[in-house]
Parts: sequence; C-alpha cells; structure tokens
Amino acid sequence: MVLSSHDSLTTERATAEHRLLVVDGHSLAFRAYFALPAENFTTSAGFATNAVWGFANMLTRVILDEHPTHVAVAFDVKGGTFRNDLLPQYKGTRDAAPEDLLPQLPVIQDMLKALGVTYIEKPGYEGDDVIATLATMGEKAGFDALVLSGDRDAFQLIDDRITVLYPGHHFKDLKHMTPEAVEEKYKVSPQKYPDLAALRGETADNIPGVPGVGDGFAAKWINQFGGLDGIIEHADEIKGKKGDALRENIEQVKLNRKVNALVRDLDLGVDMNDLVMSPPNLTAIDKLFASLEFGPRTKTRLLKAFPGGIVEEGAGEEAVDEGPALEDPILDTLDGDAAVATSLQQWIDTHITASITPKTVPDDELDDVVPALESSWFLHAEGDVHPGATTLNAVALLGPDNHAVMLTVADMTACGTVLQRLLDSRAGACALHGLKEQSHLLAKAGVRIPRPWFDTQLAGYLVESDYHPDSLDAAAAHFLDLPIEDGDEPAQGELALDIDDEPEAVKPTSVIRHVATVRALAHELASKVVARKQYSLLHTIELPVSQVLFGMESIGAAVDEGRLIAMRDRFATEARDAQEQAWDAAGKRINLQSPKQLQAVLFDDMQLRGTRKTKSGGYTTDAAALQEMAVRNVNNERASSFLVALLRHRETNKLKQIVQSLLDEVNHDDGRIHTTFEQTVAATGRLSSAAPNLQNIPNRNAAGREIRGAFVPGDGFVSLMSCDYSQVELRIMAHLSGDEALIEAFRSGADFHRYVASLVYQIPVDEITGDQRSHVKAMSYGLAYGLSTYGLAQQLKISPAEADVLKDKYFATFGKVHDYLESLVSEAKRNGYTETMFGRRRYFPGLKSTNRRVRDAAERAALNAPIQGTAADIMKIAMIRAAEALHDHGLSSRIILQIHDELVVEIAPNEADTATELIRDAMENAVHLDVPLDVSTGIGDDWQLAAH
DNA sequence: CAACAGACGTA
DNA sequence: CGTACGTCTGTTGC
Repeated sequence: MVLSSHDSLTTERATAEHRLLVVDGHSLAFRAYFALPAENFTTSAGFATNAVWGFANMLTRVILDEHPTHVAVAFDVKGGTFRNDLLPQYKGTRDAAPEDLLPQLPVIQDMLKALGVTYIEKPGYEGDDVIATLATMGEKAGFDALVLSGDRDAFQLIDDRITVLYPGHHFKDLKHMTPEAVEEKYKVSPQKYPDLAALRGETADNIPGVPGVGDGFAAKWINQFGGLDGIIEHADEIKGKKGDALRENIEQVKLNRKVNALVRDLDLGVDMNDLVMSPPNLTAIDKLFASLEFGPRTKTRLLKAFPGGIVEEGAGEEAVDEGPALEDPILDTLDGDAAVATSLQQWIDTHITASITPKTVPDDELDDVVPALESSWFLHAEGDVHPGATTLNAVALLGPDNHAVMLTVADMTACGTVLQRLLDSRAGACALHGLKEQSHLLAKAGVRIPRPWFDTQLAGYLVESDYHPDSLDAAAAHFLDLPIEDGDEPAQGELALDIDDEPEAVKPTSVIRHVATVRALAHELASKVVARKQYSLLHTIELPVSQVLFGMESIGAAVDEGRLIAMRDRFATEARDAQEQAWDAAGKRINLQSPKQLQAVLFDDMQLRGTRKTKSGGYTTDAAALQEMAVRNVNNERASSFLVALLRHRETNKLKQIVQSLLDEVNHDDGRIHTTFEQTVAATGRLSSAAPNLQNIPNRNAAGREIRGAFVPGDGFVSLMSCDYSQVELRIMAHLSGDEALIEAFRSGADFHRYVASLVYQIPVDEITGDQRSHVKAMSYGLAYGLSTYGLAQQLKISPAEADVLKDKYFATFGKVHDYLESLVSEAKRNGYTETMFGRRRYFPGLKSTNRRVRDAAERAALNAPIQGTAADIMKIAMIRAAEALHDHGLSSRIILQIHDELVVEIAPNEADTATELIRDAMENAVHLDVPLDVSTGIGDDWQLAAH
C-alpha cells in the first residue's frame, strides 16, 4: 500500500509541474464543525473554535498529502443566487448553520489571509461556481487541478486533469474521484453525472428527482439513450411506472439539469499567479492563534504545510516552549567496564536523583498544584502483558535533563535492586503510561512500583473517557496530533538488520521514542487534568485503585478445573441433544448458530410471523422473539418443538461456551484465572474485565449459577467471601436529589421496594401485592437508565397507559428525584458534559445532534453517567480502603474480583470474621451520604455458596 | 483475514 | 422506545 500510493504520487507529479488545489470553504468548515465536539474547542471567553481548528487541520493534511503548488478557497456568499430564481426551494431543507459555526467563518478567512491563501467569494454565485471556474482556469493553464469538496455536483468537472477529493464517511479518508472512479461508482462518465443527478434529485438540496428513480435506473437510461437529451427525446419509449414517473416529472428534471450545471467561466479577477503557495505571515498567525488559544503544536503542524513555514530552532519563543516535550532524548550508553548495576546507579545519581527531591507533589490541595513537570522523570517498560504470563523486553528511563538510558531484559536481572531503590525514593516524581501494565512488566524483574505522580494513560482517560487508545502511540497520535509512526520501521537504516538477527531484541529507538512520548503526553495532559480539578481524582482514586487491580490480576482466581471440565461436558451433551431435536423438527441439519439460516427455517419454511426487526431488516431470532413465537404457536407441533429445542440449545450452548472460555484461560502454573481489569475503557468510570471476562459469569438462573461454583479458594485459603452493595445507584440518586421521601425509605431499613410501593400506591406496607412490588422495583431501577414508559410497559407486560400511571404516581411521590434527573440532562446540555460526585467527567457531543434518535440516546446516557459513575467511584474508594485495611491488619485474605457492586475476597484460615468486618467497614464508609450504604456479605466454600 | 452484525452473559 | 460492558459465531467484503 505504501508502495502504490508512492508510485501514483510520483507519476502524477511527473506529468504536471503545477498542481492547483481548490477548496470548497463552506463544505470544509461544516464538516470540521460537526466532526469535532465544540466543548473541546472553546476559548476561555466561550468562543467556539472547532470549525477553525478542524479546517486548519484538514487543509494541512491535504496540502501535505497532495503537494499543490497553488491553492485557492471558495466561499458561498450570503443572499440568493441565480439558482434560487430558477428553483425557489433550492437548498431549502438545509439546516441553518448552527449559531456557533457562523462566527467562525470570518475567522477561517482571517486565518487563510494570514497563511497567504487566496479565498474568493462571488456574489450571486455559489462557491461551487467559483470552484468550477478556478479548476477550469487551472486546467487551461496546463495545471493538474484538485477540487476538495463534499458536494457531488463537483463531479461534473472531473476529467484527465481535474480530480475531486470527496470525503468518505470519515472525513479523513478522501476519495480521489477520477473519471474511472466516477464511471465505476455511477456507471456514467463525469460529463453525464449532472444528467444522472437531475434524474435522481438531491434531497440534501431539496431538489426532487423522478420518484422511484435512483442512481441505477438513471444510469441505465443515460447509457441507453446517450444522455438526458436522448432520454427526453425517447421518453415515450420507456415503459412501466418509472416511465410514467419520468414523463410526469420531465419539467422538473430539465430544471434540475439547469440548476446543477456549474458555471465555469466567471470573471473572478484573479489568475494563477495570485494563487501560488507563499510563505505565511507568522506575526499574523501568532496573533490569531493567541486569540483562539491554539497551542504552539497546532501552529507548528500547520506551518509545515506551507513554504518557509517550518519553524526553525529558536525562531519563535513558543517553539522553544514546547521543545523539551518533543525533543529527542540524549541516549546514554552505560559504562561498559563497570558492572551494569553500578553504572546504572551512577547514571541515576547524575541524571535523576541529583535534580529531583524525594517528594515533589504535596498530598493536600492537589488540584491547586501543577506538579513540577520540569523536575519529573519518566519510566517506560515494554513487553507482552498477560497477568500471570507477562514477558518483559526492555525498560527506558528518561531524566529531567533529557538524558535517557535503555535496559534490556538481561540488564534488568542485575538492575532490579538499583531500580527499586530509585522508585522507593523518587516515585513521587515519576510519570509513566499505564501504572498497572508497567507494574506487571517490572514485576518480572522483581521491581514494585510505588504510586507515581502521574500516569498518562489514566490522565487521558479522565480527560476524554469516551476515547480509548489501544497503544501509547495511538494515545500520542490522538492527544498530541502526532502521526502514528510505524513501530516496525527503525527511524535510521542501520538498525534494520536487527529484525533477522535477533527477533526478540527491542530496538533501542522504539523504547526510547516511547519514553519520550510519555513525557510529551504528560506535558499535554497534566495541565488539562489540573485545569479540570481532576488531579486528586487521579492521585487518590485512579492511581491507588490501579495498584489494587494489579494485585488482583497478579493473584488471579482459583478454579476447580475438574468441575469446569465436567460442566463443560454436561452442557455440551445437553446442547447436542437440543440440536438433534431442533434438526428433527426443522427437517434439516441447519447451523443453529446462524441467524440467517434460522430466519430461513422460521420465516420461510415454517411461515411463522416474525416479531421485531433487526437493524438490517430481517426478523430477529433473539430469545424473547422465540419465546413469543413459541407461545403463539403452541398448537403448531413442528414449530413449537423446534422453537423449544432451539431455545434450549441456545442456553446450554452458551453455558458450554462460557465454561470453555474459562478453561482456555486457566494458567497452568498456578491453576488460576488471571483476568485483566480494564481501567480506561468504560466511559462512565466503571471497570471492565477481559480475557476472560469474569464480570459476566451467569448469576440469573440455577444452571448458569453453577459455574460460579467452580470458583474456589486456592491453596492456603479456606473460603470465598462475596460482599455487595444493595441498590447503590438508587441510594446515590436519593442522596444527590435530596428527596426526603426516598432518603427516608432507605433510612427506615424496611424492605425497600415494598416500602416504596406503599408510598407510591398509598396503601399500607403489608397490603402491597407481589405485582405492585415488582412494578415499583422495575420503575426504580429503570429511572437511572432513562427508561421510557413504553419500555417499562414492555418489560412488565402491562399497557403503556398503565405504565404512564405508574410513572406519574412514582414521580408524584418522589418529586425531587424527577427534578434531579431532569437537571442532569439540562446541565449536560449547558456544559456539554456531566460530572460524578468525585469530578469524573463524560462529554456528550450527541446532545447537539439533529438526529432525534442520537439525541435521545445521548440524553439517556447523560442521565445515567453521573449515577453509574458515582457508584463506580465509590466502589473504587472502597477497594482502596479494603485492600489497605487487609494489609494494615496483617491479614493474608485478599480481594480477587470486582463485579461493579460486588467484591469477591479469598479468605485465609481464621480470618473470616476479621476480614468480613474490615471489608464491610471499607465499603460502608467509603463515603458518607445522606443515606446509609448497605452492604451484604456471605461466605462459602465456593463463589456460588458465598452468595447471600 | 478483518470488520461487522447478531446474539447473550453480567451489573 | 434502558445504561455500561466482552465474547462468541457466522457472514461479508477487502
């Protein structure tokens, strides 16, 4: 791929010395605006800059990719054009530009002026006409022309010398629309494209086409009759409904064709010489960027695309400013004559210890302190991290003086003690990326990492919880706008030979480059974290919980492998039985795990009536639908036995699969399963568990729950304890809303749902029926998810009207809860984000969507995030306290799993009572709310028996 | 071979 | 037309 694009580039450049880039300014600005959340691009005065920033970025990217020699940008002008005279509704459906986009347009023009890029507006004409004219001028002058536009009308310009760069689904991937590309996509030549568009119409521009005629038919006719004129001439020969439709709309089509023809011969008062790429006005850029509060990095990147724009060393103050973060480290080689440990110690003394005092970050007033970056050192280890089977490849250290060293695995065996000493005395000044992973890696060298002052992975997560980079490089590309460098490709040629010689060897450039990347990220993220007052969240919750999780992953959960194997075999047999039955009923041996084949049997062969549709149009075959169909078809012997067998197969096969996946993950050194707790994945602040996922072990029915019975205490331990919070999220809602009735419901200590039901229905507690209780319970739980009355009705199998009544009664009883939930959404709309009790943020760009479904979904997520997130925060605090308490009391019992509101603890002999007390205390007193936090605990010989 | 869809397990 | 996840399997498209 690299080769082919390089090839095409050179050939293109060889054929024409001059390349003209013409940009549709409005379309680029719109795209940029909608691609970037305004919240992240706002000046301190509240002026949105997302469109400006995105515009600059896109323009830079295209210039760097395409190497134009000349550039021009066309803009639309306010007021109508000749097209509106022809077609009054022209572009009538276009949403008015959002109000915070419009003021950005003049700023974009100012920026272009400062960059020395000509922009052109022509009253009475559209930007498209200006573009058409410029491209035509360029072509006539012997240029190759590139048109960057999101408007398909531009396709008519395409020929051997004019290419349209058309954005795909992601704006980043621009398609090079050449004559061949148009031909392939639309089956007509670019010259005929407007004919096709006229027939089809353009909903985005409010231009009706011929009803029932899309690209396919339009192309067919065009090729049959040679074009629109031919079609009009032979309109009578076209048969069928589409022929009728064509004849009825022929005037509209003619009009469309007039309107979509671009004007290619405007007098713009410029010639090619005016469009030549020229050096930007640096002073003007500085001034503009200062007012927009763009960082130096944005400027540097932008200027790279312009002649003479590469900022030279010391040329600008700001370039120097960001120097330390991005500069290449000075790579030191350890003195070869001395023992490695000795020379490492010397290096550390010179480059780290000398300049860093043991404690740089005071624990109090954390958010007011910008931790001293200039006196921070950086640690980065590389290898393969799989808890229980990690391999370490290399470690790099980077001091505050920009000196770095690399240690290989071989070095590390000798250097463990030295490194440990450094960490024990100076961890408070250390920054790294991913404390938990780094801890796993260094543990291979016997080194334990105390709490560092900063973690760029955790910080990135706090800054943008919806974005999870899967590597350090991806994080850097995202937060620093750096390109992702190809890690396999050594920067300098001399290292390329390593690949064959020593496959295991880590190339020095990569680990050193990575430790420098951590430094750059720390510079970028520390100020953001501090500005949002999230440093204490990082320092007192995320970092410590990371250490607890490291311990849990390292220990793992012991399982009874024999029991798992027996279960797997039993589930497999049951699944096979069910499969045989299903095959008998179906009359053929279909794959029961293929929804497609199931649809064929259910809806074609058996002619059953479907229920709900999937998003790709077919009827769903999910369990609820199968249930419903089974009930509906009790008298249809064949159908109902198939459905019942299928459901049984689904259930048992799923269980078999879960058990098998557990077996696959048992570590054979210790017979335990080491999951990975992902700390930076869930946008709400929850943890997630992977490889295997131990947070979704069945718990809802007896057959599935058996699997929990295979989780047992390991050697030296006697039982498992399970402790969980009761109704945490509801308690959080009670506290945060300040609703007296709900608070009292929790304080009373009664059966909560029954108590609430008695308030809602205004009848005594002991007269509440089972239905009433379960309806109210569903309502209570649905609250935090933004459950609609429709959804509630569906779940409880009651009518929507009854659900409405229930909701009204509920909110009449707990009015403040209602107000609180509403306030969450309106605040999210105002700020663009929500916050948990502990300052964890989540942004919701979807709240501004013009798509109702997207917007509604964002509202529900915004309502849920602070509640689910606060619960997650509380559990994290509890875990930190619990682990600390167990340790401080000298207990060997240890936390091994967390399932959102539950902790599983492996209990050592004679520690059951103390451990119960300590964990309960840690959980109940993690925070103090206006309602008590209720924790229930249980102890047993396995996880299932520990249930309570 | 990767990406997606559908299904389903948990809190 | 309920939030947040991860995993498996089949299917599709590069």
